[in-house]
Amino acid sequence: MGGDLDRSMRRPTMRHVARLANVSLGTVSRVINNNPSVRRDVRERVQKAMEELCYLPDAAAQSMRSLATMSVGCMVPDIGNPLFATTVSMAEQVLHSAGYTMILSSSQYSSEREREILSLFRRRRVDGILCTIGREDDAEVLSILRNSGIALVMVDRTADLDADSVGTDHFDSALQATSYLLTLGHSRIGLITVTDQVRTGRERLQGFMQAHHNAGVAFEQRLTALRGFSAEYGYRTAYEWLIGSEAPTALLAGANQMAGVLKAVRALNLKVPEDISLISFGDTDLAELNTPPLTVVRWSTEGVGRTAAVVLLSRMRGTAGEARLNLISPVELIVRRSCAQPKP
Amino acid sequence: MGGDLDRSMRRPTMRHVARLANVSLGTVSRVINNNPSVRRDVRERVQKAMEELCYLPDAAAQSMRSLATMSVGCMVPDIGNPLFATTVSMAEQVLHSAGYTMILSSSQYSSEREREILSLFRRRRVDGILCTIGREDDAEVLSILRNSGIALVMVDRTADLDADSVGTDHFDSALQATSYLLTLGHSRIGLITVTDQVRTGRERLQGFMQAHHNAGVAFEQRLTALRGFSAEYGYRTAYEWLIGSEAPTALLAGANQMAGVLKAVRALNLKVPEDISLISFGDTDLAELNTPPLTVVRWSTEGVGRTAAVVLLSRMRGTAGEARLNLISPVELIVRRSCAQPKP
DNA sequence: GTGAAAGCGCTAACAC
DNA sequence: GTGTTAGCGCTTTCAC
Repeated sequence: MGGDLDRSMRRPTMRHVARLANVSLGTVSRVINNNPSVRRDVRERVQKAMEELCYLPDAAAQSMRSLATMSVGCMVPDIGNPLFATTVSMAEQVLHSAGYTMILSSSQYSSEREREILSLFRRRRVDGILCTIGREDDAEVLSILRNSGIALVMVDRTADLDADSVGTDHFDSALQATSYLLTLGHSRIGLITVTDQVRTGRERLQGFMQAHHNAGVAFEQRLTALRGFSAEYGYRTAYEWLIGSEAPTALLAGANQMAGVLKAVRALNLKVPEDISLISFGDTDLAELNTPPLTVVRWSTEGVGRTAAVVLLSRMRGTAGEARLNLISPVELIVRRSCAQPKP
Repeated sequence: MGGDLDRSMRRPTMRHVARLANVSLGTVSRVINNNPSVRRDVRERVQKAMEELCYLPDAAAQSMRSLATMSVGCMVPDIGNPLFATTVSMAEQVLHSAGYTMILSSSQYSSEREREILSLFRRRRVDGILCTIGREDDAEVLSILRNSGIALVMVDRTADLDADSVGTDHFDSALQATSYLLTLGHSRIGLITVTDQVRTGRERLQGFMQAHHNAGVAFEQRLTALRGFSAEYGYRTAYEWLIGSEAPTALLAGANQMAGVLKAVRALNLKVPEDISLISFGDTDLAELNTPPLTVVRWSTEGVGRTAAVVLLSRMRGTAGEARLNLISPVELIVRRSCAQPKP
């Protein structure tokens, strides 16, 4: 049995299974696809043959006929970043449970790589795409996304295209954090976050401005830094501000940048919260275990990943309805001990 | 041009390109595959047609004939864990540059999911597999790995199979850290790390024991905890030990578990390093920015990922030679301020 | 240097 | 219920 198989150095195919079980190709196919119109004894014979040969259907051949690859592409700027990693992780779990395979690629914040990755997704004929792009105004990337004809869910981004999106309420996040600091009496607050070419940065800036407006405090343009996503950027910015005159008395920063901010604060031997108040966007072990524990704005990155996957699934299955979904997770200010009134 | 394309609601195929460029299928194929035996003007005509139609070759159809999918499967216990995330991230970059696509799946430390994922990889006919398994003695998983016939690189694991492996010198890691504590005068040192069903845990335990042996100090079995990978486990274990009698005066823990250990230390209001000395396996922002900064054993997770990908590439290309590679990254003890002599 | 044709492993439409 | 057959989009002989 399976004699010619050994010689051909190839994996077993439906043909081998059919021969061994003494049925036709069609019947094997029906068994594979759980078509009910197969007699029970025949089905069992086929299944036995499949096991005996360790047969597994070839995904490429299947998708070639069925026009569905059961795969989704996932593109993020950097999978090494814990925020993206947890989101992707949850999305992958949900998709995997639904039978989908995830193809993952990091763009490293490069527009060229984004285009490359998206064309790869097209070549692979993925059934859906989950993506967080580096810049929301990247015409070329948006155009590819628009014309791909593939189900698409934007994660934590909004752009000028007809796609679902799942994200976080960064506006409220900055609004709450800033208002809290303003209430404490701060009037020189610095904001360090990602570029305003993505929603995350833009909304944080808007929330920041709105809070100032609400409190009737003029915000200082020079104390907004929206040009970098790295800890290094957080360090440089905080350091410069803090050694300058008219230094801020409080700092808001993304979780990533906050690691750098903390280093700068240490380097300058400043005390938190006596000399400087700190709030992080995004909760981390670092924030929770810092001395003192950092006040943060928290949301569920897991929830975002899970929701994004669920939305994509319903879109791929065509059960999502006409209207685009635009889901925003709420955020919560967790007051710990990194904020105090500014020194008089 | 491409008139019938619009109507057929399908992506353009080689056939459309051939028709538009007035050549045969074979010629289009040769252009796609950079076969030099195509006249320059013809090649250019074909390329123009491809652009005009936004043609991209179908990966499934290609791999069906060529028997190479240009994809690699990557299986890790948890992509949400920063240690795995950075490794995977680097590997993905290297593989992507070489033209390979990465299929990613987290097993969540479940043997069943591992089997499922591996069979998925087989169905997808991946050209190579990069994996970190949950237990090195999992007969079923090992058997699948052995019989897959797919190029395989084990990451930070060794098992009874004929595969390349890339990892870290966890033995030396524990040896150095433990010896350092012993030298400071500690004699009740606790070790909290992953299970000894994987190399990481086993080698750390061995290094721990070896250091005790070298110093002529008896190590205490009860102060070794190798049953959990979570911060929660670190917390529970540390808490119990520290409130008990004959509490350890120093603790070694994996980066993951260390977050929990720190919480336990805080909860009990213990001072580091006066009341308890701490060393983490693996450097993190948390360790570096802790008060006081933690002494750690450091290695390059990026390096491991990069190397694993490079080894896999050479294996897939058949340029790796007969002998199995077994690459071990060195580690380095970074002394900061979390260790002191035990109280008399 | 280029075209024609066979077939990779599978599904689905159609016979019986 | 089951078998037969025609492709899915591509690569690769083999002619010319």
